[in-house]
Amino acid sequence: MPELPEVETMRRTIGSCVGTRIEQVERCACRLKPIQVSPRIDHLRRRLVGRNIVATERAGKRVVLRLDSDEALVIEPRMTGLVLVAAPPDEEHLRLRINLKPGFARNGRAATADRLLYWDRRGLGSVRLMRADEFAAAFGPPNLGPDALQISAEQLRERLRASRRAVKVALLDQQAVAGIGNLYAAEILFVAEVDPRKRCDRLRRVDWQRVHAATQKVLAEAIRYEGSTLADGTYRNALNKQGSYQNHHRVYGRAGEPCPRCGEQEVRRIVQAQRATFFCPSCQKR
DNA sequence: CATATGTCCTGAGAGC
DNA sequence: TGCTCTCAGGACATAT
Repeated sequence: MPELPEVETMRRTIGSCVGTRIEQVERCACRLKPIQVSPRIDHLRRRLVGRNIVATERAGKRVVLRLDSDEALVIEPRMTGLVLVAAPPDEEHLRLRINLKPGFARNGRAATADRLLYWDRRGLGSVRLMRADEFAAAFGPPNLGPDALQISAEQLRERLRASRRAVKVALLDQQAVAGIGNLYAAEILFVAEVDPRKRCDRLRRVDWQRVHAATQKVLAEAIRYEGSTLADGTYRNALNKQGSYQNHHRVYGRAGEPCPRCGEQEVRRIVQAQRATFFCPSCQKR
């Protein structure tokens, strides 16, 4: 489930690995089907060991570690992946261990992390080491749209206004706008008071402005609460600490409960493109 | 070209 | 209790 707020929180909480040197790279032996790692582990190790981590970034829903070799280690958690600098929730789902030598970052700050772990229960995620050209091709236009926190209202409208898809489905399109997933799409449209079933080409300019404003508001809130840890308890930040935005969800996972705005209608759950959508039929009429 | 559907994977929870 | 079935939704492959 990690979407923009969760991945951004992961990125921020691995700050203590910036300025460290990679000492050792190990694929963890576990009974589970191996996750995708590229290049293969021996090549990965050769290109990683001895490199310094110089910065952390986020590319949509991926955590990016910049190295002094000008390569980037790209970690994509998909549904259940975690990037950790602390002890993992359990050992059996640990997929990759990178041991670090602590040091100092360029800004003189202490780099205290002695490990960077990739943990993934379902194993849909991946870890990839990419050269600069590979990175640019994979995450530049047209493969990845502008980040949801950077995009302007007019840009968002331009990129989606001609689409015939339902606006909820279109907001999940990472080529259109990067970072929004199923949970936050529902929250955003509730705040914007826009019907998730409405086709993009039927929305007016003012509706796009509302969707854009709601996007900024919801994502900023969610980052402030360090993301959403749902009932299964999977999501944690890099220090293995739960998020708390789940306590502030307006509609996601709240089918049958009274709408937090009108208090009259119940929150409804429908399915769009094989994914659950939650909304209030009387508040979201735009 | 745009849009829709199927697939990957594991574990939790429902229902019998 | 223990089995089978369904569901969760990231990104990408394939189909329409």
